[in-house]
Amino acid sequence: MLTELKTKVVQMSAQIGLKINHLEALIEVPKHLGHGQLSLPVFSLAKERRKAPHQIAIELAQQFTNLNNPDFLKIVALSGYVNFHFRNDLIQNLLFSTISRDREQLGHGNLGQNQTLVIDFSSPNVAKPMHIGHLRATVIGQAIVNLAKNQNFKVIGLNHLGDWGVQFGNVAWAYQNWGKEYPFDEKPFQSLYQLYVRFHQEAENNAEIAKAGSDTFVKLESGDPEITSLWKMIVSISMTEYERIWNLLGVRHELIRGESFYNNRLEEVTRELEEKKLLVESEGAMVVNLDVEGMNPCLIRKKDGASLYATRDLASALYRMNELKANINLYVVGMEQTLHFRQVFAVLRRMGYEWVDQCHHISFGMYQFKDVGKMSSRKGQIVLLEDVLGRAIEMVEKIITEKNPALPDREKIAQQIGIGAIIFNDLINDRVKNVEFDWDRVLDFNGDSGPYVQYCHVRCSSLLKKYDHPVHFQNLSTFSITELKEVEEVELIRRLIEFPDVALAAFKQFKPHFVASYLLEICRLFNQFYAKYRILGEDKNLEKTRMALVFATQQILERGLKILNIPTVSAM
RNA sequence: GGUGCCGUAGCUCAGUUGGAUAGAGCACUCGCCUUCUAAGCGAGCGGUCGUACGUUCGAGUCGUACCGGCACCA
Repeated sequence: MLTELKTKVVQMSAQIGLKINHLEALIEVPKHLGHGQLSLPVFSLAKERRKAPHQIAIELAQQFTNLNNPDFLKIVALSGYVNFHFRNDLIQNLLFSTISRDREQLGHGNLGQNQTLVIDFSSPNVAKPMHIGHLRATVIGQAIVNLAKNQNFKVIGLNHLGDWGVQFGNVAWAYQNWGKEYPFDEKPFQSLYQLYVRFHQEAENNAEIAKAGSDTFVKLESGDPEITSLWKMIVSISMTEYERIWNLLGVRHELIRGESFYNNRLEEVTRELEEKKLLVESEGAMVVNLDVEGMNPCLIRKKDGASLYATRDLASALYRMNELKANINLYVVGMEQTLHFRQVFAVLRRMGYEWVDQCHHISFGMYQFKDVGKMSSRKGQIVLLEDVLGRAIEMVEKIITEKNPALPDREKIAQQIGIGAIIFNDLINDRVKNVEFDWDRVLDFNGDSGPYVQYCHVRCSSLLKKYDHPVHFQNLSTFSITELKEVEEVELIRRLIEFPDVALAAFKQFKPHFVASYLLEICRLFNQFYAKYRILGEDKNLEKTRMALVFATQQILERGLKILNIPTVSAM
């Protein structure tokens, strides 16, 4: 919607013969409402015109004003800017007519038309429980999926399940030897994880056990039927567990392509590297030299012939680009893997694949703990994702008991709010930063939080429910009768029209927190408006128009929460 | 040792291609529920944007060096 406004300014600039490169990019939204809806800094003209910016702004403002464009209240110069004050009713009608027009498509863009985006996210390692660290890969990934769909991409969410490697030999061996001691019938996944932890404990002081695990993995690699069926069982038990948590978080993948999927493709990748004369021997291993790129060599095959992580990711990139026909290929994986992806991408470039520019590592910072220190899944010292979700939901139930004991559907609502709080808490900050994990903060639902946004949405819905005349997309424009003039209203409207631009920017930079902090601001503005003015029961025309604004706010909050994958709540 | 990321209020963080007076939340002090849901609203308190130089009409934002934290590689 901002685009429409900018276009008007660009057109007028043409009328007065103003020529500036990338004019549209230069036009900005001022921080203070008092400076209008749009403004044009003129500093860049100062040199060629040999005049003070202030003087230039005054002259331009006069020229713009002389056009007598009825869309503007005034166009004024202020400290080197030309500030464009649009008429309030114009902005207001732009908002309402856009919402009526776009309806469920509100905020959509068309960047991804006829394009496929493949995204690898939330890919846990089998036999290990998901911990708080997986939360990031999961919720950031799903938010980017939603942002991409919002841009009309065909999205393929990929589960690059960690279902191959020595650890399977370990767990399989542990199962064969100690499996009977654990309650696999009642608690299959917990039992599996306990085996995993026990194996590492015992192997630490017993080289024979470690050796037995590796040997079992060799059997698996050579297709031993007994071990293979054990492996299948381990994977299946784990997937059942993960799916439960993904369901809680509202996450789903389109495809599962675990590490094992690429086993029979590794040979081919290695051959291709050989043919392109990229493979070099180094201390018995085969590597691709990356001196030119300023990195250590990328290991393709170890001394013992075992393939590596990098080889698998080369195969997987080829699969995603060639077979899944990806136009954009994303990896939502922690920051600690940055070097690995830089190496893989560098090798792909060496192989001559220019599409490597369409591959991006969407990295994110890690959780840090004050007291626990570093998590270790081998030792069983972890903050389980499930505990975090569980404690959040519990906390919400407690709050409901205090504040709204009569609330119907409390269990369902407690879950929606608790989950929403956890997701929002993760998405609110720039993903590149580390996050300090603090129970008090995670479970604080006041102020900037998921529940704050959900609550605001509930307020809107509740008003709409109480109102005598149902507001719909179809009749929205007929509700906008009077001009909303209060500062709170004008400011809210001005921010609401930015929604499509925010969603677009968030997609382009793969940064969901743009949307999250935008929603907070919308809520803050709405709550200010709500606290200061009576909405229902004002004179009929004003009431009607304000209800249209309530509807607009509700719709944008709904769309925004949907992008973040946070449930909307019916009451709270 | 090398590379990458981060450093903004007491704490946690926004600050989108460099722009006008650097913004929120938490914590603390004080006000507002017989009136559309107080998980809310208002007021106060709180800053040499890690340090120094540089580029620019203009730097929290860009560059270089250094300091501190985290991570990865050997």
